[in-house]
Amino acid sequence: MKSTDIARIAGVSRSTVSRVINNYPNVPEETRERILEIIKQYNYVPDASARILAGIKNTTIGLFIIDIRPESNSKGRRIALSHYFSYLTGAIIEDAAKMGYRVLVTMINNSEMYKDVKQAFYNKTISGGIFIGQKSDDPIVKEIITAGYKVAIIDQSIESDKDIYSKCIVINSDNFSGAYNAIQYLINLKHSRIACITGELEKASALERLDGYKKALLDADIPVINSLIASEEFTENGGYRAVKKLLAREKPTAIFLGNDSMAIGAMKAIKEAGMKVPGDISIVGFDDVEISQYLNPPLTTVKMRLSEMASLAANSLITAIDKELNFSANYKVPVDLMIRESCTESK
Amino acid sequence: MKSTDIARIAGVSRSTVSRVINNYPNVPEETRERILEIIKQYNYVPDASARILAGIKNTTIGLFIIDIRPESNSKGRRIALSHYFSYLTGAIIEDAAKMGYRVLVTMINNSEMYKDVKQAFYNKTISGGIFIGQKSDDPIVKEIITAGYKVAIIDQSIESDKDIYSKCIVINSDNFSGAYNAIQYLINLKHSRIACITGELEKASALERLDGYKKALLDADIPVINSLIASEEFTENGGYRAVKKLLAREKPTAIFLGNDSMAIGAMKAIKEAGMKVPGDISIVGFDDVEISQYLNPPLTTVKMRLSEMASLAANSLITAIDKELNFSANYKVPVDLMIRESCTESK
DNA sequence: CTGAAAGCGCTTACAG
DNA sequence: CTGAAAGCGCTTACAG
Repeated sequence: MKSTDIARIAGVSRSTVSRVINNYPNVPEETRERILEIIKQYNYVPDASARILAGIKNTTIGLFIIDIRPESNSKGRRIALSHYFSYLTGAIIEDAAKMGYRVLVTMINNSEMYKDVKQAFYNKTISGGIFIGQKSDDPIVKEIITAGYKVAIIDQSIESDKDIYSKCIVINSDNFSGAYNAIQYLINLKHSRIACITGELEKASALERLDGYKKALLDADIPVINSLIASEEFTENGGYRAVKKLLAREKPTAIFLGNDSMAIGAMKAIKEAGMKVPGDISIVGFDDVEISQYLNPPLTTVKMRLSEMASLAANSLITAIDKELNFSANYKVPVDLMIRESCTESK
Repeated sequence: MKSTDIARIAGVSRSTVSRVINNYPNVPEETRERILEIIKQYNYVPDASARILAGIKNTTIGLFIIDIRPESNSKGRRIALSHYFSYLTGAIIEDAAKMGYRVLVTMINNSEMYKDVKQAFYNKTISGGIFIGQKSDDPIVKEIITAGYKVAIIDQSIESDKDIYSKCIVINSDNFSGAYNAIQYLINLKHSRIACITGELEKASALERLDGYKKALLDADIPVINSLIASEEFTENGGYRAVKKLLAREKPTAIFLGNDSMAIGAMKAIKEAGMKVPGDISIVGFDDVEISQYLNPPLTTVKMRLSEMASLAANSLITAIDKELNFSANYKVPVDLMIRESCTESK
């Protein structure tokens, strides 16, 4: 069933059918209704490719989840999407749908899959894309922006290349303040030997959190001690390994972790070292994943407003596409310290 | 940049350019390499819509996540994708990518969004689709299958309409055995007053688990008592509410919940009633979400092999599309009882 | 208000 | 081995 068929049945030309499909005003109400009736009766839906080729706007965007984890690759084992990725994904799809857009989701698990992302833009499958999980200053992302495609990136410092990042939409959590406030909270609890185990420093967020940590210490006249700082991957195992090593050489009274998964690993390492949370060591995470409230003790953590970030990404990107304007934006979304029971006063 | 441009630069016709792009054998190696070189140099990628319209196979499939929850709707609040959905989604995207397919993900949060799903098939945006989360015998899904489109459904009883479900790919966990084994495990622990709080009975899985529960009791000569059975939505609140009501009228020694979220709600309700898990009441969940191992006590639950189910769905569907055969299949994927610490012998 | 026609960017028989 | 041409199913100036 194609438009010609509908036209024949309705006794009009394809042009007229097309006009009613695209809501042109210049077709008499009676004709419009008759054609609409036939369209419905025959379950006719115009071919998407043909429409796009003929010039109708393509209303699909891409979501690229870059999730290259050494662990998962080495074992070749499938790992669940993190809360961060799955929440953002769901919310982006939802918001896009509200604006009449669909989303093509691509997961990049190894560098070889990167070719898919360029393709989707260049072959016009999508009219814009959102990136999450990439390393800072990802060259492919930069290339796509430079080529003039519409892009929104979550978690990317704009400072590193203002020329490029002023041509797209950038959304970040206020990682600096999140870390700063968390550390200040610990300082108020009289901690001074506060360790910081960051996630991979190639991610903008990890770097910003480290900066917030340092600044909070400095502002409180507490020296920044390098042996209290380490970087590991953003996973439970990463946190476990880092804290294991840390405790072998240092006696922190509190540890600020790169995210909640790492905090869970940290708790395990602390327990194995025969110490208690928060009795011996206080712990602060980042993310506020669902598990956090059920941990023993419930985890104090910094919550990101993922729903807001997703809306910002989807709405700005789609607006830029719809209005055909070269929208550029830089959002910093507040975070919230969720105080639970994993921290206590330092003795 | 289009194929004509490449042709002009290479001094050949569009036909020849097209031939090298589509790997036709009948073009001399030297010409092929020259053209490939130019294509790369100019970053040319053929337009996807044009190719599809011209007859090249469309390599995108749809994934439809049907997630209509009374709770989320009434409050209008965004809820994270469940572990079940997000795991399946990630795995399906991964497997599809391995076979050269992309996936368009659509979330259906209210009945009005249903029109999008038919559209995607009828307008040929996708060449097949996978459904998860739908109620049993979803009329839209049935209509799409009847219209001849390629469909894979996860969690759908085939018994209810063999005519239709023999025309598509159906994948289920072995819910019956999962429930049966869980109840048998409880019976071995000397429980006889075992309650069953199922999820929404419109889902095939909920019904099958209830059947497994009943059969296990009957096989052990334990009467099935209706007041020990209830149905609620597949959420933490659902479990909480159901168990609250249950405990007001009954004294079960064990409760089998529809899934892990419900089990978490159940634990809360039991605690509020001044009882202990497993001391006073043993608990078994279903799913094995990440949280389960961190609960206090760690939850005994039935684990679904989501990775396997996703692969089955993606691979069978894409094979059916690629080979253009009307593949039909019915898979029942085993489940595994994960024994942890939420059950103990009945006194 | 409406139809005939050009055009979107490809692929693929067809003919040579 | 290769090009000219038809065709995929639409949309949209253009002319009336």
